[in-house]
Amino acid sequence: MLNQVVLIGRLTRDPELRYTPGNGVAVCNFSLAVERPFTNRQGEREADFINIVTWRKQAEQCANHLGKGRLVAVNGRLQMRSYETQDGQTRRVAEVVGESVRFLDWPKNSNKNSGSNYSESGFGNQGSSDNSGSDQFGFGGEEYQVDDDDVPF
Amino acid sequence: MLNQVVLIGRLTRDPELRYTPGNGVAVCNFSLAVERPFTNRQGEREADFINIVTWRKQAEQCANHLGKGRLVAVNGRLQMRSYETQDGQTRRVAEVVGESVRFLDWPKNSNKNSGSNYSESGFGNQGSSDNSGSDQFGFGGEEYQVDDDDVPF
Amino acid sequence: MLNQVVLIGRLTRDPELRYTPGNGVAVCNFSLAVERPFTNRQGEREADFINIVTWRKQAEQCANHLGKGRLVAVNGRLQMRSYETQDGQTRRVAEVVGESVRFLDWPKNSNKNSGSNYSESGFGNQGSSDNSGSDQFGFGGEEYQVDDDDVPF
Amino acid sequence: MLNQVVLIGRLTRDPELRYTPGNGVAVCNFSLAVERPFTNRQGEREADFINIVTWRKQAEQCANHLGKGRLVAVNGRLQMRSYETQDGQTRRVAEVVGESVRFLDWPKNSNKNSGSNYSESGFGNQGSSDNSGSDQFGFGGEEYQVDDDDVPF
DNA sequence: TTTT
DNA sequence: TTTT
Repeated sequence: MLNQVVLIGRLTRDPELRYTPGNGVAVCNFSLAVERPFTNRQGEREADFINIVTWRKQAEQCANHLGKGRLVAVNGRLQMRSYETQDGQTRRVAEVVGESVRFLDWPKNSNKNSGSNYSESGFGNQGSSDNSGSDQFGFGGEEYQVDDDDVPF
Repeated sequence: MLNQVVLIGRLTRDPELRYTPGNGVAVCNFSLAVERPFTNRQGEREADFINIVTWRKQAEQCANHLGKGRLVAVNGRLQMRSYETQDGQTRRVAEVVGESVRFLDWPKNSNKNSGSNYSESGFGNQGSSDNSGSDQFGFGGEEYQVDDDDVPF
Repeated sequence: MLNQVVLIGRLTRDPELRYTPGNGVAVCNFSLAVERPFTNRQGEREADFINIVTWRKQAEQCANHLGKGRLVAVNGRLQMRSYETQDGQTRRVAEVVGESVRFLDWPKNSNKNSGSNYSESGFGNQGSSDNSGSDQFGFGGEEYQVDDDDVPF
Repeated sequence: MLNQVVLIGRLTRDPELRYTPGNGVAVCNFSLAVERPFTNRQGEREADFINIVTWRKQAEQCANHLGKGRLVAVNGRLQMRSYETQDGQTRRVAEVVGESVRFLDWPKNSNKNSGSNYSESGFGNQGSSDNSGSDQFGFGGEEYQVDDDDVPF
């Protein structure tokens, strides 16, 4: 009935832009490293790596202007999406459908967001997708162990 | 850096209460059916099934007072948790760590939330966990197909 | 840049439905009692009384289906609106512009939400507005003018 | 029952740090300019000016590290606070009680957040408060009294 | 001025 | 696999 998510984090890689085969609707996927609000037992600050998907005009804006390391705020809803593995299994993956993505910093390298050479950024995106199969999204689940190390703060 | 989630939905089954092996910290898991804000191409309203985990006193309150079908509001943060499958693979599963869980309706069957016979409710929870291994949490991902049917509204 | 609010609370009175003078856009105002997550020094649970405004179709749905005491979830954005007092001062008042309003309970009195006799419910709302000048909004406001310029998007 | 706010915006002036008279609890007030997600009829992007209050350690961190123009994300709850005007009227003002405040940029002027000369930054804050009576909060407020009874939990 |  |  209500499903609201707000995240602030950094892109773990360049965004990927694709189009739906039928209607050619733009869809952009990226992963966000969102730091946890506490440190673990070793005093390290961990992060959650959360998949974001945006659609249409916003998808293209993200693909054109964002890159690995950029800081963004995303608000949207949390969704579980099903898909088939190569061997025919059904898997479910969590992702945040980004209704809005705000850019919170600007790249040091100023050839981004210049409005002129997006193709370069586009190349970067496609290049990066060579070694970034969706399998690295890495959500899955068989066994579920309750552990003291999972206790927060 | 910021990670805020608010969900309203109904429990898809009775909550499961466990304790961490070391410190005996209470942890409660349940799954929430959260209806999407639109209908699909067949005019049906789909839902996302989202795993919730709560800790300590709140875990026990949920286990004692909630049951399948109950309506709750959860606010917390979205987390990706890793675990090992039986064959040694690492899987990651999304879950919302519930900082607060508000009860938004009361069961028709008034023997819940009576403050007297929680043990009965406790039995129900334990009984339900017999045939509900954690493997049913089951979100995972290898392949990622872009599809027109995934385009929202 | 980002402005997200989620509230759950009860209507402190029946909603008020009006229309903008120029374009006749429906606008519905009500006030929500939102309990604080803690008790005060006297052990009492206080509430914040927060003004909500919704527009268009949602405004009419709220006016038709809601009444004093009803439990709702509102998500929207926090806005400061200016208005003139009778003696010409400018005042600013906070309100939440409700993008969505979910109904979380149903009235005991089942003649609401029956889908058949909304006109009756409508009468009730209008009747209640007779003695409910906007001054009762309790934020030091005097007159609450509905204006076409306030209609969002 | 539930009251969650997330804002991203820029400080409209330096934060003000004070201490409650009884227990000496630190409290920091500032105002955030939060841009609206649309432009008005004249094509201008307006902003809402929203009062933020934080307590204890976070209050001091804000006072030490933040200044006018800085970009922050605030999450907290929306609260209506009463106060007395000089002529004895009761006024109510909206403010967001910031549970967490994340700093989203760093000042160009690098003598902030250096960890060494916070006293200078402190002077700046006090100096700025000379000409920043609370009346500029723009909600018709006259005097803003810090009170021990307002300290949360 | 306020809801359950 | 799923809630109303």
